[in-house]
Amino acid sequence: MSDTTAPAFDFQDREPFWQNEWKRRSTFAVPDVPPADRPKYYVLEMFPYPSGQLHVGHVRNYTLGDVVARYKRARGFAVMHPMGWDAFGLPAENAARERNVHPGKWTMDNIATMRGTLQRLGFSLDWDREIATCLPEYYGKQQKLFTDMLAAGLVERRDSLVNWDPVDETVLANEQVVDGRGWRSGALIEKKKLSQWFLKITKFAQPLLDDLKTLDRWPERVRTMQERWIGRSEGARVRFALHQPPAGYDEDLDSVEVFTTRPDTLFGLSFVGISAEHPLARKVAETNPQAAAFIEECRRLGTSEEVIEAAEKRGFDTGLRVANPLDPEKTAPVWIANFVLMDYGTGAVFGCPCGDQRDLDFARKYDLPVPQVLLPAGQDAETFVLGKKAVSGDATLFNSGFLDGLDPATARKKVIERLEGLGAGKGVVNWRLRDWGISRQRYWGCPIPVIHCDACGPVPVPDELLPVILPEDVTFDRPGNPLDHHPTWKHVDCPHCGKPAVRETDTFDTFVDSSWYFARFTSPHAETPTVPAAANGWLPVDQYIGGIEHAILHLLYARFFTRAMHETGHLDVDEPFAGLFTQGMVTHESYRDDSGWLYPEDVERQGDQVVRRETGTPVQVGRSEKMSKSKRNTVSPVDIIERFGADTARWFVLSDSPPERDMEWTASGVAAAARFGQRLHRLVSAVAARDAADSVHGTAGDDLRRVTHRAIAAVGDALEAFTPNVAVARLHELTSALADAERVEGAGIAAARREAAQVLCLLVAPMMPHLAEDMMAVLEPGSALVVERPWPEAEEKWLAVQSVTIGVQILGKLRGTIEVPPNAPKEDVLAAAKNEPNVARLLEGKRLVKEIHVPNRIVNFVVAG
RNA sequence: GCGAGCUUGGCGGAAUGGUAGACGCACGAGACUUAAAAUCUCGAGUCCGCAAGGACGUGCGGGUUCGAGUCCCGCAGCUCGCACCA
Repeated sequence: MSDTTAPAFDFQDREPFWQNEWKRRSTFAVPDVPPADRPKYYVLEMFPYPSGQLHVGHVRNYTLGDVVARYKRARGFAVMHPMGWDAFGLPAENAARERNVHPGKWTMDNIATMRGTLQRLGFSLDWDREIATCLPEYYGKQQKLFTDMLAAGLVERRDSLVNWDPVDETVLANEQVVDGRGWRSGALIEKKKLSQWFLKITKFAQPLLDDLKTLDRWPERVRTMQERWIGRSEGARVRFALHQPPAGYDEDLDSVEVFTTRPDTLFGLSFVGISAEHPLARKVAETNPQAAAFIEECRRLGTSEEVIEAAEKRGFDTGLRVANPLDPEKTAPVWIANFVLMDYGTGAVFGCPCGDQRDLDFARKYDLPVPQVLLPAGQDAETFVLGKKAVSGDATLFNSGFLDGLDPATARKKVIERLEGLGAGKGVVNWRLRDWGISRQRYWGCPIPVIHCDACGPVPVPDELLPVILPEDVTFDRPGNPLDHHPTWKHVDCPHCGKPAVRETDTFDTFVDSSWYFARFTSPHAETPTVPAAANGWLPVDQYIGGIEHAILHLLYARFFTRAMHETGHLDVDEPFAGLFTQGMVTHESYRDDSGWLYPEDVERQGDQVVRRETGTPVQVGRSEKMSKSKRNTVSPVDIIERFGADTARWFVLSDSPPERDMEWTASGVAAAARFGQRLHRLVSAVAARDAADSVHGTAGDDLRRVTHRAIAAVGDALEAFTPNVAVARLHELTSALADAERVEGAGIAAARREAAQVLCLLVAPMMPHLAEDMMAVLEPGSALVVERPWPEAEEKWLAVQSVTIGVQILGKLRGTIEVPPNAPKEDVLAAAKNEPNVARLLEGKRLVKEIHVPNRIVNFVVAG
């Protein structure tokens, strides 16, 4: 760019300048305990994994948070707005294996790079609170939380079948298995028996469910997803004794326990279905090769997507029979069924075809009896025949002995009473939620602070020996856990008896790290995990912002952890996040030609066509979709900042789309944002140069003052409503009004222009903070920084309008508009409306039935004839 | 299958039950310029009309209302989540 077209705002120079000013003044620092003189506001964005580069999704996320933080700050809140790094995890180990770089170095280098980008974006963060979960100052405190939870009975060690990811060579939580595959590796998951640590999240199942109702500033769908994930269902456990059990079927194997939500239909028993992994199924397989083959087949197909897709119900008759506990004369067969899950309920179901579609399909397929026990409302017991559809909706019990004539809800209670009396079952609440297995056979994570002693068993590492530091000298030359291979690290003396013992070499699931960081931010340097006065003062987070992908796992774990920390005395709140906002993705068009996918910077628009920059050859444009490396439809924030500046990037991501929706990244949108910033700076600079600072108000400025004060109100409303796109639109309007006012002359216009310019500085500041400071410095040299000024107040006087334009409708159709003074008397407005030429013309010869007048809004004439 | 959400110009989107399409992008015309860029001004839902004006118009079909993008009922399409949950 030549000198003659030099930009009004030189972001290369000025943005770092203002960032330095804020830093020099510690503008964004807040004390550990919130100050008493102001209300507190805690804004938090989900902290990033240090993958190497910030991506535009981060820019959107953190810009949204920064707008909230800066706005609330200007509104007089003490704003906590911290940033940190979710720094443990697999990619660092993969980098170590692939590139021979230590995970710690790789991670810290990435953090340095990404921190630089965040700082270059000018976010109002308290950098003194920065934490990285991979540093002992953080994970050591996490170890303390763990040993406290262990002491409080919130942790358990269990042998359990775990989801084993054969590629990553680690255990995964149920939540991390997606369609039978590892969420990260995509490998088919195997079942393996290991001794594992579990956090007893199920202990809090009821409060975690109940308190969802209190989270009224969370998106409905997130609450629904959590509710379903927790999965409370009321029913009964019923024990079916084997009818004439064969020899060897004793102790636990002489009966089958099922879970059912429909004990009322027990007289409709057709079969008992057990999982292929059920102990009884294994027992049968010992002597029955066909059963063994069927089980093997189920296991092979068990979790793959195709099976769920096809959903074919298949079974194998074991030849065993069970007696109905309510009527021991009646027996039913036991089938191994591929649709019965071992890890839900008891791994066994009782089949009642009459009341359950799946059971009906199964019974029909294998020609099992279909006892009819549910009579749909309006049907006659004599004539009712069950077709292909199981009974649903209103019904009463029949053919069910003592339950005949009852509705299902009443019958359930009666059956449970009877079963409990017989000792054959009891009413229970069953949860879908499992305890949280947190052991991972990984190096780059927080060591689990336990020592295993042959004599004493697992011994928690005592406080004075914490933190257990991750050794640095490890090798990645073979699969499995490097901690396990380390020559010396794991060999220690038992803290109890002093005999040689070994350390636990498993590390925590990284979701543990992110389950309490919001609390640590309130006292990031404390010797204890939290300082209760700080944590209780700042928590809950008032506004949490992040992607929807964490709707279940992270948010549920964090809610659990907060309760567990409450129980162990580290804080006394239960819900960590009072307000949750899930922002949409950033998308981009994709481009390809014969050579493959092309990066956005390799193509350019020529008229209606998109062509390859180097060759001018046409390029196919794909729909806008989530940015991905494979489609090369990515944009680098660093690149954007270098070319257009931080404020342009910030303004653009806020401009068009409402934040909860996906937004499309476009080059023209970025250019427009850059243009607006320059235009605004030019306008304000022109005001500073032309209009004297001591100008006085006068009537020539009234119109502009009205626009200015309405903008103050509208931008405030938009930011309160979390719709920065609307705030942006209002700011465009005020800017255009100021531009129009350049042509106005007369007493007072200068003062009005100065006021508008000043207000523009204050109102754009949450979005474009550097530009705002720079404009203010030009407009009012030597005065307070924008960031130290309060949000402007709209004056009522200027919100009132001089005249209002009222639409005049006839039968609800707009026929004209009239200008009247605000709050004009009804008679005057109606008279003016009737005088409007077009309205008068259309009213002629019509009979007026009704006149509707909504003050300052609309007039509607209802006519006939 | 269950659940949540979405559907408004060429595009992103705005709109406490009250003048649909604010604001921006793209587009067109003009000004400035030797020219281009930048900047500025103006225009624009569709159709009919020179115009005044009119008809139609927020996925589709109904309803409530003086008045519906907005509320209610039904349907379709798309997106996301869960999914053999007993």
